[in-house]
Amino acid sequence: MKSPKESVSLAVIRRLPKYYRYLNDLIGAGVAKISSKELGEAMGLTASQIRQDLNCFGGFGQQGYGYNVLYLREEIEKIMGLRSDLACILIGAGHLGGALASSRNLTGCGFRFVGVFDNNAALVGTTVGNMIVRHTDELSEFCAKEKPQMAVIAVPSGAASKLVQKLTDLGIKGFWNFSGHIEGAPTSAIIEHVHLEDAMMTLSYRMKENREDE
Amino acid sequence: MKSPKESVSLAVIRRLPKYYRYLNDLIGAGVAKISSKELGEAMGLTASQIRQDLNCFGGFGQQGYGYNVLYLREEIEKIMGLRSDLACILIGAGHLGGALASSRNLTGCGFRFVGVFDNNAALVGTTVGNMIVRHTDELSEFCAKEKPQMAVIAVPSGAASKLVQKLTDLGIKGFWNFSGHIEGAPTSAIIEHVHLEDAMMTLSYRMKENREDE
DNA sequence: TAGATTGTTAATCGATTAACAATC
DNA sequence: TAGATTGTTAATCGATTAACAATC
Repeated sequence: MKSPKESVSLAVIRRLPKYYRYLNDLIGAGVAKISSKELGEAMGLTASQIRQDLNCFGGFGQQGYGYNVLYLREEIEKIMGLRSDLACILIGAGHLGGALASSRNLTGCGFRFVGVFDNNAALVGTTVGNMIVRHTDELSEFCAKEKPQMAVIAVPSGAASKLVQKLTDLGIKGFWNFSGHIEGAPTSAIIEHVHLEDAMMTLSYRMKENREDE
Repeated sequence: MKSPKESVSLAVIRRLPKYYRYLNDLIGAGVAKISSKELGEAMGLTASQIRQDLNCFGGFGQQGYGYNVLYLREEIEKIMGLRSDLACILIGAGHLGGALASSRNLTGCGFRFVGVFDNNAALVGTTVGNMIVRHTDELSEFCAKEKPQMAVIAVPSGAASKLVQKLTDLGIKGFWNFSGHIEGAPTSAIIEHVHLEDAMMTLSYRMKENREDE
């Protein structure tokens, strides 16, 4: 096994979760080994790309045999840090925040929710995903004590930029942001943006294109 | 203005919503014109890329002047079909479905919700985003009458593949899928996948990488 | 007209694919 | 050993960036 590459491109990183999900399916189906060729056919990728991708992190296969599914999944799990169990807080207990806090699919993604906050007094005290909603005024105290490392931002878009600044000051390093553009984010902040509207606009485009093709 | 390109790469398409959002911000700020250089600096892209992207669809600028913000937004709106107002149904009235149905940010993305469906009798009859939840048994009848063209899939992952097959048969062409991998999707189906877990795993990786850099 | 900035062609860069020697 | 399939290097392809003539 060779040492991992200096810097791995984002294109490769974003394929790792897909490999991981696929390997989980294979394990569920009782498959013990798979070749890059088979995996490629199943996932719609070339065998070559799969081997290139994996070899960014090390040699996980065996010549003449292929890849051990269980072992490969475990390695990808380690690479992505899915066992980290980082403490994460959720800001915004609205519909979307509630959906994220209640989602079972997010367990095993490297974090666990330790608190929910909202600045709407009407929501404070209600239950969201097994947690009692706290007022955002309690954030400083809570972070000093619990030291969460990640935050999910699910607030109306106007409030997001200031919030990320504040949370960075409170020691939070990673953000999963559903609230649009973040203005003047600290360079140390690691932000994963999800723009739901963008996906829908893209779909709108593709449907329009499709109509015109006919 | 030249005629649009034969086929535009997905990389370009996925930047269109970002341009659109940025132009909206500019309009909000009362900006009337902008050069590719200024826009690039603000968005973190090169001026060259912006000009290349826009010229896939036509020449919207003016030499020596730049781009008229209002006009450019309008053109991008047309390109993406954001005024289409396609009838869309939502399948799955759980937390996530509810959040999507209630979201105000999705108006102006080229569609409007016309119905919500769930196979859980306990949810049928409840209100989600101003709509009364119907039972999935009513889908055939509803689609025959209302002829929706799009569906949002927000059901537990096991149920998604069959559902897409069924909805395609009922005339639905575009899918916004939150329910993981779709097995054996009809080739005619246009599917926009959103894997929330993937984003979180990517964040997990980036945070791990960051810790190791120190 | 002179200056600015586009539209577009050419050059560069990075990512994907192909090829093949290494080896289980 | 022979067959299979990896790890890795080389070739190709596509996307981004640079350059510049066209033109407002």
